[in-house]
Amino acid sequence: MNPRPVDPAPLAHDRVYRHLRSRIMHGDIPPGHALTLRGIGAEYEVSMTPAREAVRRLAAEGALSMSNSGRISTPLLSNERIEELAALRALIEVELASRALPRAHLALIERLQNINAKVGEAVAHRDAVSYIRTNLEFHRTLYLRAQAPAMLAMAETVWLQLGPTMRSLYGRLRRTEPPHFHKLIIAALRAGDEPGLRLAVRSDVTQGLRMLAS
Amino acid sequence: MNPRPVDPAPLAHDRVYRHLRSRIMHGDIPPGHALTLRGIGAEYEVSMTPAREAVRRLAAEGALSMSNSGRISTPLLSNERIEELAALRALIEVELASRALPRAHLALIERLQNINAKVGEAVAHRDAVSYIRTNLEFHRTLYLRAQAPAMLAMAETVWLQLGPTMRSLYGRLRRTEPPHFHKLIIAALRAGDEPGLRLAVRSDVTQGLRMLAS
DNA sequence: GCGTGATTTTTGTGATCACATCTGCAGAAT
DNA sequence: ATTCTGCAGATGTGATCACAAAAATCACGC
Repeated sequence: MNPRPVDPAPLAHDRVYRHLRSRIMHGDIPPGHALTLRGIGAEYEVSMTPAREAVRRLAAEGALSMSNSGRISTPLLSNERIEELAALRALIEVELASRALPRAHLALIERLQNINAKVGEAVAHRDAVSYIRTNLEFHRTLYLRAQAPAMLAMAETVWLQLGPTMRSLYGRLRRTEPPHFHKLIIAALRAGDEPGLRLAVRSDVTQGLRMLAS
Repeated sequence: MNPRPVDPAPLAHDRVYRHLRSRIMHGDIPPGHALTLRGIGAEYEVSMTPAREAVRRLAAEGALSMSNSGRISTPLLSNERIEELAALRALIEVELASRALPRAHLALIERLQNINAKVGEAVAHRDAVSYIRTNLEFHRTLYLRAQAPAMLAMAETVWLQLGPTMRSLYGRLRRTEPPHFHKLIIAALRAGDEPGLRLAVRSDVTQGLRMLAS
């Protein structure tokens, strides 16, 4: 029995996929930005084949869109599409939070508060990418307790589709204080208040929509 | 202006993807069934490349699962995973039905009744694949009226993941009468009864779960 | 200056190949 | 009878190439 059985040989297409996925989800790439297979291949020092597989996978998840002729770009979302995705976030994430509530102990709540402090720092520094990253980390940390991997995957797919657009939206953000609804979420978790938790999550998730109306 | 401007050159990988997707969604392939790239390529008379892209795309949607070594098979779902997917169906499809309700006119309701008659025939003939196909057609026809493509795509992704398993579940079906809840859905649409519609859709979508308890 | 058409470049698609590794099975050792 | 070993076939991965279509560029004429 080898303690390090073998390097599982990190696959090239998976490495490209994961890195691109992270960049897109966190708003590193603006909406409508064009990509090419050869460009991706050059950036990651691989041939077109793994680049194609990574792109195909991301396109299937809605993280990238392909034109009729196969050209690759991050999606430009219409307001209707954004409203739909926000509604999906509300539906799925409220359910995830509700399922996590009975398993949310003190250690988890403290972790959430620590993460929320980092969210506050990102807001103070006007750092959109850090804000998106820590904000999603806050939500994911809570939802992991729901023990519902299929639902969490669905929620992450929605985050992925909103990634490039979120950066544009949060770029206009003028606030300097950390998100109010996160405090409500933490308070509801402490109190074991399920209706309050559902309302707080729904409000937090859909608040970004109001920036669209402007 | 050419009435048939040009054959959009049907791409091989897309043709393979669509056909496989349809087969999986409708339960044509049993759970745990193994596939190979060369086998798919031979079946569709293409090389491994388009077969790989189609498989990669289906795997990203959860329609296929890949082992650590890259082997391809339809997923074997645990009971917990099935419960999650059924809960997702309930969440998303109740919302879709609710959004479709104000736009559901008489012509749509008649179409639904016609489709439901076909569902009844499939049940009478004990034809699991036809049953799944017409049942999904019933739901999709209703949800198309919601004008919410992102939500519908999510719902279809869940159907896809449940496809192989649904066949096994419905294979044990002993009923001979058409689904009761479909009639409730149609009645609620006629009456403009939103709470009734939501309950009927939720019941229809989660009824299959009870077969798991057995 | 400004279209406008030809040409050049870029880009995705699909086929083919070499390669490493995994799987399955037969045969041998215990 | 069971488990281990080794081998042969099968399988996914990634690189490379040819090709067609799309996009960008350029040159020419008005």
